[in-house]
Amino acid sequence: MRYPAEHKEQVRRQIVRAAARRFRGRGSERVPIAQLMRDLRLTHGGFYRHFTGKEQLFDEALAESFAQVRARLLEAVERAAPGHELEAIIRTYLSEQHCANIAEGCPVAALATETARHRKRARTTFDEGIREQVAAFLAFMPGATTADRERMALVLFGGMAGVLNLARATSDEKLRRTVLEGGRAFYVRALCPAS
Amino acid sequence: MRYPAEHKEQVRRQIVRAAARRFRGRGSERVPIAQLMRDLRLTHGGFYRHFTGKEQLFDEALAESFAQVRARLLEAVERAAPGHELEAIIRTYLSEQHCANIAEGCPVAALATETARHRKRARTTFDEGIREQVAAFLAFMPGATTADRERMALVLFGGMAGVLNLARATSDEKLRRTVLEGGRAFYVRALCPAS
DNA sequence: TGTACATCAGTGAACGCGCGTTCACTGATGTAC
DNA sequence: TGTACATCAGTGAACGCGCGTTCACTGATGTAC
Repeated sequence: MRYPAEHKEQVRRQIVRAAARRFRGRGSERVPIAQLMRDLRLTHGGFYRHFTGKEQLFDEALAESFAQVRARLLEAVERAAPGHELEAIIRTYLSEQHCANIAEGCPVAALATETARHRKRARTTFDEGIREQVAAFLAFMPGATTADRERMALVLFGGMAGVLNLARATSDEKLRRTVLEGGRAFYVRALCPAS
Repeated sequence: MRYPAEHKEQVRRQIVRAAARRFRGRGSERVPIAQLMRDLRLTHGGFYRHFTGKEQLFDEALAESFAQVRARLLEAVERAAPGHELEAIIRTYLSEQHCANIAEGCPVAALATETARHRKRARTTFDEGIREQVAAFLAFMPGATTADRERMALVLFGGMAGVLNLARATSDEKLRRTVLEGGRAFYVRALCPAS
């Protein structure tokens, strides 16, 4: 059947958004195309009208994930009291909420290992995502020069992603809370002079 | 055929060591049992004389990986000038060498995401690995109380693992170096008062 | 000392399942005339 | 305005492959007698 003009683009967006959630949540190798499509009330065959293959979907899901997290952190910045923007970024990123919701969380935490290992093509997408993230929050970073602030943003986002992964991997509730709290306290103290 | 007394234990150790390398290098889902065994001049059937399944092997490979990295970092501490132990730990962990050798590197960086997602059983092994790592390097951490030093160790190892993963995922050489150098500089400055 | 039997690490064919991708087909709508 | 044809998102059977696990079997060595 032929579909209305914008229909195809909408379906495509749905697939990317669903994939972005699932890939982060389970890892892309645990997300079969057929099931992804089935849950969107479609069949697997149609997938290839939208994408050349799973590789391409991973790419786009990765970019989508970066955009979502950036938007979420920018909201936190909006809500923050003036001068406390960086603290808001840290507390939002290392929140219990973010820790518990890997499927909607930062791709540096959820997808970096996979990207590094298998997804040759996605690595440039990853670069771009990181650069945009750094650019978006550069203004709130400490440092004398732009280069200093860029470096600080890279180390902060990389470091927080690692703390998050460590917290997620433990089975001990208390240890998990200690890691998150410790991370928040450390990064706030190290980077937020006023707080 | 029947084999000499210690033979079985030796083969088992070989399998665990090989798995520890490969699981970190490619992710456990990309390492078929049959190929692992073939490369050890064995066949896949024999695997089940040593392990109940892949899950158990993952467990033991994870523990082995923790032990290897701890040993490597303790060597770095041995070589360090007195008072510069923590700096040696940081510089070794965030070295180009470690970054380039994921297969022999830290499991917090290479296996935390997978452990968090799929390996329910391995999460307690992960806990134990982390606790041992914290205990082994507690003496070199800054902090007034033991709890403070423990928290610092957790945040440091989690953070460094994240920085390492970020560096590994980029395809841009320069960005990778910036991340590693930035990480070293940041953690040394934040934690090593004397340096 | 010699012989019959038990043991068990290792072998390799086979099973069952999951999954990415292909492809001939469908059928509602748009377009040409 | 009406009719024939083209388009193409979506369908679902089928293909091919990889892989974890099982199982009947092998055969060298240890053990019982």
